[in-house]
Amino acid sequence: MPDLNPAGHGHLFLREDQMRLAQDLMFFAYRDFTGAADKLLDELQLGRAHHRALHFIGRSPGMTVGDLLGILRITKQSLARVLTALVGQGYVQQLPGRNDRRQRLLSLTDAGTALERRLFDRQREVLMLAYREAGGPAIDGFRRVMRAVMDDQARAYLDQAETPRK
Amino acid sequence: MPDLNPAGHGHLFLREDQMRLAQDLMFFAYRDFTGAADKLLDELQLGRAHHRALHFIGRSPGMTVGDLLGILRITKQSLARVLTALVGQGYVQQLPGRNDRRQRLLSLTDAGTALERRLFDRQREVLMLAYREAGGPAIDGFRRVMRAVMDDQARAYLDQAETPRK
DNA sequence: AGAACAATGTCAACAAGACTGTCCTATCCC
DNA sequence: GGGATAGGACAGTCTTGTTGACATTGTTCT
Repeated sequence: MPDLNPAGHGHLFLREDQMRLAQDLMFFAYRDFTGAADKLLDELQLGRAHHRALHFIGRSPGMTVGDLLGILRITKQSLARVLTALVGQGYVQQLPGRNDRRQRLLSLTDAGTALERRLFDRQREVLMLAYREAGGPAIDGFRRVMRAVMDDQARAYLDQAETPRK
Repeated sequence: MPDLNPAGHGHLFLREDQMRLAQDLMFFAYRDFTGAADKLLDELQLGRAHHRALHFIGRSPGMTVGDLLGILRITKQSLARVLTALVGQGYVQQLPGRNDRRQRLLSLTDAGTALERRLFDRQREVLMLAYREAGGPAIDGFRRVMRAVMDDQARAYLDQAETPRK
């Protein structure tokens, strides 16, 4: 364990140092976690944007394009490019909404489900080792902090996504 | 202990669900944490790449260009664009190495230090609230998991960066 | 029925930030 | 002297984000 108060500057120094450490952690952990799927994505000529779309569509099948835009916080055009590719390659399907037929409800095809699983497995491998190494109690802390960093809208999404489909 | 059937039921399902939740957490927390500095960056016509460079140079003054490349894991050319801008705008200075004069040792100017602090303060605000909300014990768990997700090289960097300057 | 609004798609153009590959200079080390 | 290393520079490409304008279809309100 590093010396927590090396210069004797009191708790303000400690806090600042902790905050800078957290910046490092965010950068490296995000880089290596997302990077776990990159090799496979490259082989398939897909990018991280495609992976993100696959992930969230798989997580909430039947979501609308507008829902996905709200989650990803990108523009319609950015999403359109990605979605067009995924639909064209048979990973995602669009069905007209039952109540509102303007909507195109998004879901994964069988091929899409299979692909998402392969990508997921790469990341799961990394995470499973990390969880094992960090220990059970750490996982809860990890979740609490990560959740607290997110904005309200993202938290609301999590609350809804974690609940079994209605 | 490899998973026998990832789509099966019982506790394996719970684990899978936890893993998918972690994907969500990574995405949203990273988005909102890094996003905290975006408004200021936009005003200054800088991007996240500039912020990352400022952060790591500030963290290890006197580092070489090669060190920074190894941390960011981008190409020399990608870094050159960012570094040229930062040097040109007076945020970063390059000094020839004492031992090896081929090296250009990077450090922040006073203006660079001030800018980095302003950016840091935005993120610190977010993180401080999150830490307060998540509670003290959670912070340790957060750090453990994040660290365990990173690759060995990143961990080695952290170990060295956390130690008081040599 | 008709107007207004909403969900989505599309076109064109642009920018940031990554990439590749090649070549160059200065310096260090044997 | 010669090879390896640190760094810079040029030229072109790709992905993924951006803006703004406009089209289509469907819903809702009066």
